[in-house]
Amino acid sequence: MIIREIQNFSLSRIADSGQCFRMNRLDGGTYRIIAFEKYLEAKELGDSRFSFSCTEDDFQNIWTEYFDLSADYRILHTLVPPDDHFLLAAMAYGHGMRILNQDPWEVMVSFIISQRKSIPAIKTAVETLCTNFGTQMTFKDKTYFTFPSAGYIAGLSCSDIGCCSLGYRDKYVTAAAQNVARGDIIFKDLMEADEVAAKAALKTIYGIGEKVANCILLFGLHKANAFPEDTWIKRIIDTEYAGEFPKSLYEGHLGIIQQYIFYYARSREYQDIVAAGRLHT
DNA sequence: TGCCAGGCTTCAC
DNA sequence: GTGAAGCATGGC
Repeated sequence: MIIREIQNFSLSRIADSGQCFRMNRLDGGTYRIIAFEKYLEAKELGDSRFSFSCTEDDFQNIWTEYFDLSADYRILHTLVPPDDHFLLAAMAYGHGMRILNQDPWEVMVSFIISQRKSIPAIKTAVETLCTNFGTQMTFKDKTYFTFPSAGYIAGLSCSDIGCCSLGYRDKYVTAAAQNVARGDIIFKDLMEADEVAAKAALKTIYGIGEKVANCILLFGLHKANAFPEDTWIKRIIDTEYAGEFPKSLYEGHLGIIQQYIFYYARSREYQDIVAAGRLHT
């Protein structure tokens, strides 16, 4: 167990932000994160202090990068025009949001599964996949399952993974696994490639289109400028920005901007504003 | 019970 | 190249 003081960091907002599906709130306000075959419990203690159930080495080598703790998000506030009331409200509402640096294979499968599913349904499907095909591990007295490897999934058929509520996406998951297991897709190479080339490579996989490719770039491949446009983002661009979002203002930071918008757009707070007919613009 | 969900592929045209 | 149809299943 270690204690850290961290500014601009919110476990609850990250957990509820729809970018990761194996971070869950436990009783007592502790969050359980399973990633990179590790199990972590994290808790906000107040005054920007947090506890983490890991060693100093794991915090330095795994979780600092995972939570993107080296990045300074404050610069974003200097980029937003004072009359963009929607984005200013979204950034205030999402204070403490981070873009996680997750395992790209897990991100790939999770967001293939995500298409036309609700976030709770995605979580259920991902967890079922892990329980059935991951490796059972223990952390102290806790049992958990790792995310199954591409090599393992590649050896399964669509009917094998039919127990995971994937629906028509089962064939997409097996196709992706075979691509990665064969070495057609090498994540390390994609991290070093530019965003355009990496996205093009991802989109060659059956079942990965523009939106899922952008999610993989942003959450799995450290491409901070990727801008996934799902139904929520498109709706906001239509209603708050007259169909055109000023991306050029946020060059290099579009990923976190997108995440603030997504998180706020789905919130009760904003839904109430919409219901009352009081858009920000 | 019915509707909707962090979209994609396929097929007309 | 563009637009519409079809898709499996869980959660609310």
